[in-house]
Amino acid sequence: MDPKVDVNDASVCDDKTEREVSVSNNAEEDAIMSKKEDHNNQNHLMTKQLIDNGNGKQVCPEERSSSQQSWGSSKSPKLEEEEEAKAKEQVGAADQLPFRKARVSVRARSEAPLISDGCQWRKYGQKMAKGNPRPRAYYRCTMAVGCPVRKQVQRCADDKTILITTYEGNHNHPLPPAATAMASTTSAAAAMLLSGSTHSKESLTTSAGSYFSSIPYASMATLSASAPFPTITLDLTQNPNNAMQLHPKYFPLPLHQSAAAPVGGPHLLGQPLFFSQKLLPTASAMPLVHHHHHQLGQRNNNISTATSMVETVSAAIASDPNFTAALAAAISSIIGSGRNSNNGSGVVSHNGVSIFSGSPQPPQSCTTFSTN
DNA sequence: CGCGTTTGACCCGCGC
DNA sequence: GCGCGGGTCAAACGCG
Repeated sequence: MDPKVDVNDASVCDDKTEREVSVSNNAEEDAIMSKKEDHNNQNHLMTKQLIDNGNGKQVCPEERSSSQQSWGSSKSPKLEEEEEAKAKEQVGAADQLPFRKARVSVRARSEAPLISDGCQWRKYGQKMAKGNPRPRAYYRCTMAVGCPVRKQVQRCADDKTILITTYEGNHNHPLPPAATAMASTTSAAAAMLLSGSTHSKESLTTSAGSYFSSIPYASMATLSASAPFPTITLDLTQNPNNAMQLHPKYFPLPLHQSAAAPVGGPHLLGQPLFFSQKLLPTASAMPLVHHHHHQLGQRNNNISTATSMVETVSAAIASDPNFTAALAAAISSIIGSGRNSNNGSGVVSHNGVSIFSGSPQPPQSCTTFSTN
């Protein structure tokens, strides 16, 4: 399999990469999970990796449940019910929420196919995608036993130099600084997407705004209506400079990584925490945005501003059936405004910490990525 | 010996 | 109802 080679090549990380982040929110993961559940039921006996592993592996049974939650969802087999319930507790109510999952895709232009976000990933599959000569690789986060986060790595069919990494799920464990940064970025995208597609825009939106402020590397955001789910794409491939910023080494954001995600916490959402505790206060920079123009700045930390931006987007969405386009435009504007989040002339609001608190549904997609 | 990766098969959803 | 495509699982293999 030649194709796989490409994906595998990813193991080699490229320091310089441009990235594009796209988020898609879909509530249909059920399907995916459903089959999995079936699988588990039938094969649970054989799942040496997940269950049997007591001896050698770190993976635990819970992993299954977790994954279901993030990626999939509500459907649960009888066997997993209990476990699932537990997992739910960990993951949060996200499953039950209208939008249970968000997908974040990061597009990086680099020869090195692998992106290391500071997290550890285990490859669990590879498949040839139709229309793309390059194979798609599937990875699962192994930093934590029950971490449901998964990612897909694939080369752009059109441009092989572009590596597309899609993250799904929330990390249920603390992430490294670098990872945190990315997580916030993707979270922002996810939140935004979610906010746009769901009712509780206010909270999410706000978050989204903040998030974006933390996405310095994003040069462009796009919402793709063509996709099965709404997809927001932040195209970084256009700005070589961004690549540098993206790299952990060059991260402009002073993220502290702390306990971004309380593993044992009640809510276990990594994103909100990262975002609120670190990004907002730290470096965020949210400039003022004109609702009318959909433009957002990234340099100011002001949440209000962020909100404005969000509002702009929301307004656009609400008023325009083609919210996708509007959103894309808004995001692009925002991102395009600036990539540096450091030094924002704006005032930082500590309140940002609870941005998500207000929202009934936490963002589910917490992802991190980085190209090496 | 253990861990991670590889590869084929299986399952499910969606579209025709 | 059938077929296509996508995604995950699971056993085996290879490497450290």
